[in-house]
Amino acid sequence: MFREVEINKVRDNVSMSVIRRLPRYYRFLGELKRQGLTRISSKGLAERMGLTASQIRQDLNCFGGFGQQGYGYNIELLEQQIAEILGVTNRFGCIIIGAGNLGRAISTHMNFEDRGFHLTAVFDKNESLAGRLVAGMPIRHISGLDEFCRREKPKVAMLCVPQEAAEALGKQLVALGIKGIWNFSHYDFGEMDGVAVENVHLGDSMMTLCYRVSELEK
Amino acid sequence: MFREVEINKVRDNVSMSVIRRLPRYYRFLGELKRQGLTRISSKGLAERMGLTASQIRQDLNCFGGFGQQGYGYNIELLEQQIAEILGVTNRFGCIIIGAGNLGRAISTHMNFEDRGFHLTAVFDKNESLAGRLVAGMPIRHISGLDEFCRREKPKVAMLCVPQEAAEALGKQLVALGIKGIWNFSHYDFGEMDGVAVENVHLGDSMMTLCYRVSELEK
DNA sequence: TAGATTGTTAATCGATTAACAATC
DNA sequence: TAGATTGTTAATCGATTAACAATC
Repeated sequence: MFREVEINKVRDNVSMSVIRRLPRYYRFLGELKRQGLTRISSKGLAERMGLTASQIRQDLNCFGGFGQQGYGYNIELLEQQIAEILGVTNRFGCIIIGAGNLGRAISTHMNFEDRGFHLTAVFDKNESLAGRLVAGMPIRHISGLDEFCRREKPKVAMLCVPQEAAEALGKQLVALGIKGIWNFSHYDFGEMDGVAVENVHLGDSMMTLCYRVSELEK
Repeated sequence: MFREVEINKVRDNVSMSVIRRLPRYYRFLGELKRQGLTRISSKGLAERMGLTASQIRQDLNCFGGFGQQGYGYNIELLEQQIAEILGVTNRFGCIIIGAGNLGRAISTHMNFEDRGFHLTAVFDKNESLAGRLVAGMPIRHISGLDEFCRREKPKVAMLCVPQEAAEALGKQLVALGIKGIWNFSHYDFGEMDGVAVENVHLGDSMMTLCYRVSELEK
C-alpha cells in the first residue's frame, strides 16, 4: 500500500515528453512480441527505436522498475505494464462531433477499443446526414448533444468540426462534463482545468513538412 | 548578398521545437489580420498564444529581425515572412497513397494549395477502386506508381496505408526521388538522408489522450 | 523627448546522456 | 562465479526565460 502511494507520487511529475513516448514503446513491444521474442534489453530496444538505452531506462523508471539486472525486460510483461499505465483497458465512452470526411474517417478507421475508448455516438449539425450510418451507428443531429451527454456521460469528445464551431462546442462539452477533447479543428483551446486536450493539427504538420522539404531543396 | 548568406547560416541550426511553432504563429497572425488588427507586440501575441514574449522574439530571430523597437511587429508583414520561411507558395507536387477512409479524408479535407502542396494523384492497391473519383481525380492503381513518378516527379507522398505496406512503399518512393513523406501509417521510418518524414501517429495521440484522461480520474 | 518594445546576451530550467554501483 | 544489464545519480546539453542595452 505504501508502495502504491510512492508510485503515484512519482507519476505526478512525469513530463509530457515521456508520456508521448509511451505509445511508441507500446507499439514496438507489440511488434517484438509478434516476432516471437520474449526479452529485450534497453540497449536492444534503443537500437530498434533510435533512442539511447539511458533514455529508455529513465522513462520506464518514472513508473516503476520493470526490468531485471542482467536480464533486461520481459517483453510481454512490459507491454502489459505500459498498457496499464496508458489505461488502454478503460473503454472510456467517447463521441465524435462532425461527420464530414475526417469525422467519418476517424470513426471507421481508428481502433477505439484497443486504445482505451468506446465510441457511443456520432453527431453532426447537418440535418440531412441524420440517420445515415457511420461505424455502424446512425448520425445524430447536434441538437441532441446535451440530452445524450447527460444520459450517457461520455468521457471524451473527438472534435472534427471547422474552426468556427470549435470554441463554442468545447465550452458546451466541458460544461456537460467531458474530461478529454481530441481536437482536429484548427482552433487552439487554452488550458482548461480538469480537461485534457490533445491536438491533432494536420495543417500545422503539413506546413512543417513543407518547410522541411523546402530546406532540403536548398 | 552577404546578408542572404548570413540568414541561411543562422537557419541551419534552427531546432525542430522552433520549426514546429511556426505554423501556429502563422495561424494566429492570420486570425489577428482577420480581426482587422495591423500590429502586435511579442507581449500581445504571447498572451494570446499562451507563450512568453521572450520565446516569440527568440523564435522569430532565428530567421531575421522582423520587428521594430517601440512598435512591435506588423501583422501582415510578419505573416508574409513566415509564409516565405515555411515555403507555403511552393506548390510541391504530391501524391496520396491509400484511398481508404483516411486517404479520402486527407485528399478532400486538407487545403493543399494554401499549405505548399499541389495534389497530383491518388493511388490504391485495390483494383476495384480504380477510376473512382477522389478530390476530383480518378484513383489510380498502385501498379502505375513508378511510371507516374518518373513522369511527374512529385516531391512528396502522403502515406495512408496499413503498417505492413508502409516500409516497402517508403523504400520504393525514396528510390523514385520523393523528398518528403507525410506518414499516417503505424510504421516508424528510421532517419533517411535527404528525405523529410513527418509522422502523424493518430493511434499514439489517442493513447496519450487516454493516459491523460486516466490521470484526471485519479 | 519619453515610452515602448525589440534583438540579443546571460541565467535558469528541464530533458537527455553518461557513468557506475547494485544485483540478477 | 562472471557477465550482463538494470536503476539511479551526476554531468551535459539544449531550450526557455529573464534582463537590458539599443533604438524606434
